[in-house]
Amino acid sequence: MARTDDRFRSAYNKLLDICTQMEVGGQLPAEAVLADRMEVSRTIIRSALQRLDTENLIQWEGRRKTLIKQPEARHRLSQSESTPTGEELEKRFLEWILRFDVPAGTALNIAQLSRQFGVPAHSLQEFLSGLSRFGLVERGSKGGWILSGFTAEFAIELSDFRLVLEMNAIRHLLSLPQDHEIWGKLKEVRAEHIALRKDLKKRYHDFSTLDGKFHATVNSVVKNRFVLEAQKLISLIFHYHYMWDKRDELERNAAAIEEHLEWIDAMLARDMGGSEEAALKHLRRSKETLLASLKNHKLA
Amino acid sequence: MARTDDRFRSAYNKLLDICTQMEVGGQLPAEAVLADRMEVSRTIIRSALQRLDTENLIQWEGRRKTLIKQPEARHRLSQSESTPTGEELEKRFLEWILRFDVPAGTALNIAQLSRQFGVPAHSLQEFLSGLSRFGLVERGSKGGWILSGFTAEFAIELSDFRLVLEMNAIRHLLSLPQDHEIWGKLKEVRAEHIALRKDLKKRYHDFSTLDGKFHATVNSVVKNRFVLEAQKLISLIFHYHYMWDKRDELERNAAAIEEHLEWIDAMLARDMGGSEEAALKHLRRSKETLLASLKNHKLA
DNA sequence: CAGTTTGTTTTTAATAATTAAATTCAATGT
DNA sequence: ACATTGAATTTAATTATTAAAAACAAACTG
Repeated sequence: MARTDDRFRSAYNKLLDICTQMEVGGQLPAEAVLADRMEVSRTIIRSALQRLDTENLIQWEGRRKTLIKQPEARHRLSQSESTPTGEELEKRFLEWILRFDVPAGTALNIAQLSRQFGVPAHSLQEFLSGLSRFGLVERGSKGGWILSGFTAEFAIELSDFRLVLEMNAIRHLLSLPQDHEIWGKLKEVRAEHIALRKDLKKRYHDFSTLDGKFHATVNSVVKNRFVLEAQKLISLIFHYHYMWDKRDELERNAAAIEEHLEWIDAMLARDMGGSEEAALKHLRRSKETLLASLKNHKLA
Repeated sequence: MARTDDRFRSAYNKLLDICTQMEVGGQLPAEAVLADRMEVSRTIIRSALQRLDTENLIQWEGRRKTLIKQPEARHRLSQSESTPTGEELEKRFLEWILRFDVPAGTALNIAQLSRQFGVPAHSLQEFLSGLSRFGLVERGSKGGWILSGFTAEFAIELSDFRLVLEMNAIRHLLSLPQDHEIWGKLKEVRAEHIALRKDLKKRYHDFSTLDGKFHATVNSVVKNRFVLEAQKLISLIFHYHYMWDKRDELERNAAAIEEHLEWIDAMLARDMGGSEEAALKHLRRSKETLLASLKNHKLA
């Protein structure tokens, strides 16, 4: 019970490594030095030393920590595999919602989900609490969580929000000087589009990634934590939809490549009006596609 | 230990109320009916009935629940005061940061803060997790929370983000038809500005609220959960800064009123260029004021 | 006997207890 | 005098426990 001793185990094993690189009879460094080196507290070092002592690997008297014999493989402590990171959880959660088309209003069962995703219930709660800022989930009146999206409304508002952010990015981008790195990046992305277009019939699956890269490039000129955070959610959702909506994939991607190229060329020509127009055209179509895919999913 | 029985206590007291309105010898309604009426589960009703039975207030045999005698004041259970709501917590937390000028990089002590704010440590964690989406706090590498704003950088990015959102709101607003309610609202806010200007020397403190109202009105035309959520944070922070930065308050507010009026008039005249220009002017000055107030605070 | 109402069991979720780890401070040895 | 250790205190992650909800089955009533 109580918290895991993962930290202790990892430190103990590292300490074994240090012992292996020493001669029998040598002295281990001071507690504080060890603690500093492996980035844990002295408390943890002391417990590890104690254990080394009871295992008769070292003799510990005051500040003398003498190595008695080399540790063997059997002395190593097994480590529990690490829990998925926050980003990993985010991905899996969105995947679950989008792929299995969980309807809006579904009550989320913390215990069950935490088992399903293999994370402690606690961190799942924290995660949901974060998502509630984006209105994807809500707290129920008497405890519990309710999935309030992914509805058509959510998709519309997300797309509109994306439109606002990207239009802003364009205005920023076009005001940048000739020698800014963005122009080189844009030309690079343009080349990738053309390469993909040539070979589209074989590689049309690759467009999803390229689409993400293009939008990320455009938005990279806006250095703003709020925009960035929003962008992360947006690109995740659009990315997954590209991945799973298989209807007319080739045609859709071919059209999107043309739209991207038109947009890129307008930007490279420093044509503000043209860029905005091309962007608007692409983003509107993107929104329609997202909505259509939602409706299609619902009917299936 | 384990969860509180607040729910039970409140239900039991309500049940006493129901008993008081009955005659001795009368029958209480069915469990499910009671549960439904006071919006709790039947489980809780049954425990309450059991307690009424052992207190000899009712006689409970199967579906007969006969009132034996009227409950007295001493039968009521004391209730623990309710914990502050999420919004309350948000306000108090921001107030704490801004008012006491907590420096960026401060390690937040969950236990201490939860005592200070009088909320369970658990809900504080959830709250912080939500804020981390906005980059105001961050998880430390080995557990714990770190306050990563409120820095000048944060203020700049927040202001820039605000600029993007409000410019978008203006474009929306100006495309609305003549008979939309927004025009009436704008005229109303305009009148309030003029009234305040006339009496500014006495009432200049009231500007903070009016400023919030004006910006909320402009943004109300954008129906988008992401924008709304961001707006909530933005207005909170700007609101508190107006409240606490007392330097040149009268002059600042007088200038801001003029800027607002210029902006409002341009919008009422359906003048897109003028509106954008006026908005830009006001928002830029607002940003400078926020930054200056931060620097001033730092030196103090 | 059909539909309530109650009794019981199972599941879920909130909180307190528990323990690992970090931090702090005093004491000790070199 | 300084570095190092020993012990005590504080903090935070997780589990165990309990309240509440939900689901199910039996029993009663008209």
